[in-house]
Amino acid sequence: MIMKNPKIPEATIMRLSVYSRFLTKQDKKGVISISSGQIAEGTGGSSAQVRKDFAYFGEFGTRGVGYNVKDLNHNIMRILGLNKRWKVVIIGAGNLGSALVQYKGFRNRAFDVVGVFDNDPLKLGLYLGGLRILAPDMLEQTIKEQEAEIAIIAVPANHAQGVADILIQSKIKAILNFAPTVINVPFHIELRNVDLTVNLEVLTYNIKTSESNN
Amino acid sequence: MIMKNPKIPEATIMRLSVYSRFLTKQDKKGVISISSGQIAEGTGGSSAQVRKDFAYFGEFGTRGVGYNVKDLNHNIMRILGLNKRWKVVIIGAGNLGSALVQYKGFRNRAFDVVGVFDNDPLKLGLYLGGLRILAPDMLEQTIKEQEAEIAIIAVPANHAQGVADILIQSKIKAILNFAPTVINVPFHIELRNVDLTVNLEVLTYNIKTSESNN
DNA sequence: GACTGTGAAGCCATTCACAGCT
DNA sequence: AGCTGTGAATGGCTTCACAGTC
Repeated sequence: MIMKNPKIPEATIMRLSVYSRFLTKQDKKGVISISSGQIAEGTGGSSAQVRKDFAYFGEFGTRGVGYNVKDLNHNIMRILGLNKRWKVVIIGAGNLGSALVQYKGFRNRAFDVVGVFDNDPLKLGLYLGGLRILAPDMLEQTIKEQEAEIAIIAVPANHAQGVADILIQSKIKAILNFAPTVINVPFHIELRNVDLTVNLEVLTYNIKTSESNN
Repeated sequence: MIMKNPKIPEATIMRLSVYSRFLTKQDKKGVISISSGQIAEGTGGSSAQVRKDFAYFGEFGTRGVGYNVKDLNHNIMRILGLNKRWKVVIIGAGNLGSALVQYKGFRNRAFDVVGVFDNDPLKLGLYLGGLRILAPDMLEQTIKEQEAEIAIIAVPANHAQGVADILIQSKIKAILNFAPTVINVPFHIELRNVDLTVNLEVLTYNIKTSESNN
């Protein structure tokens, strides 16, 4: 299949993920064919945007007709790398880490949690989502044995860089960081931050701004 | 104080939140004065970006010198609306909702959780983070009595729109949605989505792409 | 000399509008 | 007639480069 190579906006990748989830739902409902307008309506965008997002990667539809739901979804999932399963380790078994370990949304897509780690001796050996909580000194070995490629950091801010340093040494490929701090990793490791307070603070800014402009 | 009024990029607001957290940390460490370059280094950006972000809102520094840490942080927090405390209700006391109720990072900024709701009869009346879990039919009343302005949705995707509809009726001002689905709200309600699987899927796309371009 | 504040330039993403196909 | 695919136009954000200030 044709893979065009201009720089793809990250926003496009995020939307592809949303389109894919929507298409999976439509497919389950028995929908066979769909238009860019219907995808836009179901995912909160514009039809031109939907078509442009697809256009970066090829031609998936039929002019005058639309897209086959199954085919399109397969294509998007392949683009996103979801035609294989990914092994994930989670560091931090506090409230947030525990929630993430048990989050079913990951399994429903292509992600399997294969290790949970915490430095609290009281938690060691306890089971969480079918996994034993291990000490951080088992992290590198587990990543290598399991061939885990993605790590989720869910530890307090002051421990996040230390955890990241172990992950770097363990040759992890990507990190999803929930700790409310900036962490530094080499350029070849993919890093994304999910910042809970930043999201709330954007909301308060927007409330305040919309209330003063009226 | 002078409030300039051109459209502010949302990315700027998100960075201001990160700057503020960084400045709070520096302030606690006793740092008095700081330059845009030091802020950039501590938050992972460029010094020009830092100065431009501030410039949308006024002049907070002294040429040739830098910024006073305390003053600058106060200014940013006021811009973000964090010079008051905000009351938050959380709907969904599953793993994720429970974690959010107990998340200390919210209190450390300006957010107080004043209500937790779940439709599971087994959970009703249980305490979570010092709050009793209430049934969803108490949601509207609680929001009005407590004057809560922000809601966090942490329920399964198939219940998210129903919860949102109650929130709309309750005149909530902003919603932070963790359910993996698109929800529709009127334009005057601020909405942000935190999508856990989307973030992982951007990572898998990036891993795949960086591995095929070498 | 050091650092801020900012117009201008450059770059990137989205929207438009229409040609191309069924 | 209906819908996709896409070059061109638009709009928005970031970076540059330097004038202004201490």
